[in-house]
Amino acid sequence: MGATIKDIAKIAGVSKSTVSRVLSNNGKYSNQAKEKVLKVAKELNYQPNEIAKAMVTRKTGNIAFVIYHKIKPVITYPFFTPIISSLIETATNNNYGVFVFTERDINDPFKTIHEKRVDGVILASRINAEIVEAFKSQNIPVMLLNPFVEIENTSYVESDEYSGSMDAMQYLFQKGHRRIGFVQGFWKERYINDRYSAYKDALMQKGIEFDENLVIEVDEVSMETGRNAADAFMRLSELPSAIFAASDLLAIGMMKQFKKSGFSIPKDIAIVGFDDIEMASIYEPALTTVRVNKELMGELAVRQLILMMNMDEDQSQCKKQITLPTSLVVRDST
Amino acid sequence: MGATIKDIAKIAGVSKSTVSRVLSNNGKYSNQAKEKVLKVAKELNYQPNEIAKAMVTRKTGNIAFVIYHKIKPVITYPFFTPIISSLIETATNNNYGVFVFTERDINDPFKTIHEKRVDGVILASRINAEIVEAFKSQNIPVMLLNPFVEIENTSYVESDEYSGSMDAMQYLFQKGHRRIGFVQGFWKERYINDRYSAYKDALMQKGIEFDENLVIEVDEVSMETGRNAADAFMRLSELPSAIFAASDLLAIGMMKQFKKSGFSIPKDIAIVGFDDIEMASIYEPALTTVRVNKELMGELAVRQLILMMNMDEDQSQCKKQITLPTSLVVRDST
DNA sequence: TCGAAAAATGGGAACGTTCCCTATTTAACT
DNA sequence: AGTTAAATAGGGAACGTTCCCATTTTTCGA
Repeated sequence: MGATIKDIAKIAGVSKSTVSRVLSNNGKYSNQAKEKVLKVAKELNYQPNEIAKAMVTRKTGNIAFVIYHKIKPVITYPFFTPIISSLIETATNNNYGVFVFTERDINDPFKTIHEKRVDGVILASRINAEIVEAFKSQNIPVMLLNPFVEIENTSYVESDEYSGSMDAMQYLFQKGHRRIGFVQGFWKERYINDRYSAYKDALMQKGIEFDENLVIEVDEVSMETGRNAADAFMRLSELPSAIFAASDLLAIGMMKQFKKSGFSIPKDIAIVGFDDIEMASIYEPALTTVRVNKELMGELAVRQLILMMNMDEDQSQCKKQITLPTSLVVRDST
Repeated sequence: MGATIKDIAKIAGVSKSTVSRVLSNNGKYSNQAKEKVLKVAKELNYQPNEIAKAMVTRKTGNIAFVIYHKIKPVITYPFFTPIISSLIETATNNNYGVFVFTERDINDPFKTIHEKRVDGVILASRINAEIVEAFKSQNIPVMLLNPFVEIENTSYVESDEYSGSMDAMQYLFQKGHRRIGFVQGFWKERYINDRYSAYKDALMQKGIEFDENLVIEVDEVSMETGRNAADAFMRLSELPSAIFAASDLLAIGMMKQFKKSGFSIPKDIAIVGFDDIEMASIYEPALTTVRVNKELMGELAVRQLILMMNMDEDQSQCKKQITLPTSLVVRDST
């Protein structure tokens, strides 16, 4: 099979300690030894065995990304696709491997992850305190990504949903809209619900009375439920002049349904989404939406986790809670 | 830290051999020993160390997926997203972890993968004989997914692009089209180019003369190059009545550009795509396209690889070359 | 040229498993 | 009860590294 340090040592006529020192550039060795070892290593096409290394250093060089989410195949979910992509890219560039787990694929993510002996985990969405504690108690650094609930004393990266939603609402006001609807999924599961709060606060600040008939809750975020939401709005005696959908998938589903029912967007009804998924710019009319920097979220999550993994013990020292700014992208749906 | 077999052995009052036998259910042991061991293991919240296991069994339980492709962040590339998703799902369900590598992220995928000591690899797209041989010579089972070139004596899963393309052409003929354009990317890199062959063969069979003005090559597959292709068609003295785009991204880019230039689809020009990416059904008009079963491709690739990994030595015994059927999905663009 | 300090090297334990081989216990049959 | 076979248990090497510690070699100043 593959050559080992022992093979190199034998051929180069030095001890395996010396070979190890040369190859990992750790400790003292003579130039002569270095040359011999590197030459032989090259000849034998030596590839270090990360498994053996992991055995003694107790670092595998792998991390896990777990999405605790109801949605089906999560990698194809348009909000997560770019996050996972940038996450893997950043990790790979730093010599880390990434395991992606989704709640539904696995009976007990904790068990599986623990067996794989990852050096750290990134947990997304619908996490809770017990899950986080399970990892922390095993001394596995935890980084949260867009957590639905607040967990104290834990690093996270999220986006500023409140201010993004405020921007969306201000923009609609500026366009002259007063009667504005709101749609969102995952109602009860979110302890933090900045999008909804911002919607209500914006109305209040503008002195517009909150009308609960204009607020629709769907139990899943998809284009299908977006269509249903549009139907619900069309059943009202009077349609709102604009709708703020707290997710692009809902927004696009709604646009489809409104168009199908003969309404024109944005003439008859204006739609604003949230997330800025890829489809938002491709669909016609292109969707005005609040852009979340998904690529940066993935990247920062990995960077911060790497920081935490490298400072063994006392990770609390480098706790970091990042809230990324969002930006309103104005397109054709408003 | 975590409890080990040795800890269990000490507390249960048996040898670590016995503990190992009980936990891995391999070899003989008494009921009494079993009970004691399992009880202690539970008490200590024992989690097996897969790293140590990998060290001795020489199986890591991990596989690598490598896309040799020009395109940028490959996980977000709509053709690959569902493939990677189903690949990871299938692997996870079979207790395998998946590392995803893309050519551009990594200087030398072979080196990295080899260091990670995966049990097998799935290689996609623009592979070549040397790459495949590099893995095979290290006794790492190789499974190809949608390979651009033919590699002898190697298992693969692909889709029947020739017959899918034929179906598309037949359908256009049936709709009365005679003057049909063709667009594709990655021209020179494909040794196998069934889509283009089918286009030409279909014309010939129908007795329509091949007109190379109606064939456009783009050097990258994206909506942007699709737009360019549409522009190129519009510069012709006479527009074809239909265009077969060998990729949905190109098709959608073209539709966008045609619409922007005031043409109506399918009234002024009909468009057929290939792949059936998610956007194909969402964009309006919804795209008629040749559906490739991407989910099944990912699943079968993993299943076959697992088969190969489990039969140590003599993998040639279970070589399998799978060509999945495609199906024409008729929507609104034709 | 000698001695001490510095530099380089080597030996071997450790990481947590598995698995082979040997030793012990138990069972079974005369 | 005695012999043998079968069942169970234990000891220890091995997997390929790293890293500590002891030993050897080199360097350099007096």
